[in-house]
Amino acid sequence: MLRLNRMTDYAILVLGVLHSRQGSLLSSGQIAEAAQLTQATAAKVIKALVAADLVQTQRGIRGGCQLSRPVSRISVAEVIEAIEGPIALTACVDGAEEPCSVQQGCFMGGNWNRVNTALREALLTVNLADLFDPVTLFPEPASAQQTHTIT
Amino acid sequence: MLRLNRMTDYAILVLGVLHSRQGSLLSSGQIAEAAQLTQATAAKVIKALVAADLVQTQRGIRGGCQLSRPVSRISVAEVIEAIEGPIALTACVDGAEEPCSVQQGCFMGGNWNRVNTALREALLTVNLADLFDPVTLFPEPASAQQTHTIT
DNA sequence: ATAAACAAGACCGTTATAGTCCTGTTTATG
DNA sequence: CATAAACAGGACTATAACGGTCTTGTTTAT
Repeated sequence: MLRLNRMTDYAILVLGVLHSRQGSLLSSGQIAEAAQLTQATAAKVIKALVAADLVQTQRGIRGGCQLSRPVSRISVAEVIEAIEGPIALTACVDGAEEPCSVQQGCFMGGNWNRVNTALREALLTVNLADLFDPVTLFPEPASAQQTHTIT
Repeated sequence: MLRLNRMTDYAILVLGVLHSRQGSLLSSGQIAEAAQLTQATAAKVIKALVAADLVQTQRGIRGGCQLSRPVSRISVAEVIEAIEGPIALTACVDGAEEPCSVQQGCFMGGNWNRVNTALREALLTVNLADLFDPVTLFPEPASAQQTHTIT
């Protein structure tokens, strides 16, 4: 179904949390709570985001994460690639590790590349600020009390 | 990695074969041979293409398949949807079976839909005629003899 | 010295995919 | 009318990918 991994979904959530509490260092536990994930899962996602330099961390007690850049400068494509690796619709696309087995004389003639880059560019033009709905963005819990009545 | 299913890849191959031998009814066995698939796998792919009305079949001895329309009027999106079902990047996209669990007050505010339709439209504009390379399209084997020297 | 936090990777259960097989049904042809 | 070649439509299984957890280590403020 050409669907994103659930992990990528989580990554967007995590970035949304970080965006909504900009300025403060948030621990993976705090992020997990806000995003309704376990700490372990949140940490895994954050790891990938750090590796892709979308998030910066500070170690040690009092450590935590913050966005490397404002969400208006983070594209959906970057998030996808951070979690799932390069966007490559087929195996015979530029940058693919294993080359297409019918390379020579393939009747595609590398046209997949065109489709692929078109897709990638479409995703590059959408940034997270476009994606987040400012109205319902995280409700900034007055206390840490949130109504977790979702079953 | 946001990759197509292998089956979708096969479907493109099969359609390429049918295109290169336009006018004749090809059995699934013939198609399989040309596309270097097993007959069973080719038949499975063809089944889905028939269901999506991209391919028409005739039953009985002397039966076979042919394209329902010229490849210039078949989009990549149609092929993907024929094999993988509707294009839906996330679970909370229009037409998704199971609605997003945080529906009310989700900070996405349904913006995924915009991304999704943009993507879908990009894929709708690419038709198979664009994708196939006319030069190296299937080499029309003079006899059924083909050089299968690919390891 | 300690505890809170990130870092990095190993590990396993679940799910989805790919591929095969089996049992029909249709239909030219001898 | 019997037969064989073809499609129709599932059921089934092995493999691979994914999601999620756990463990062990490193950093650093107090």
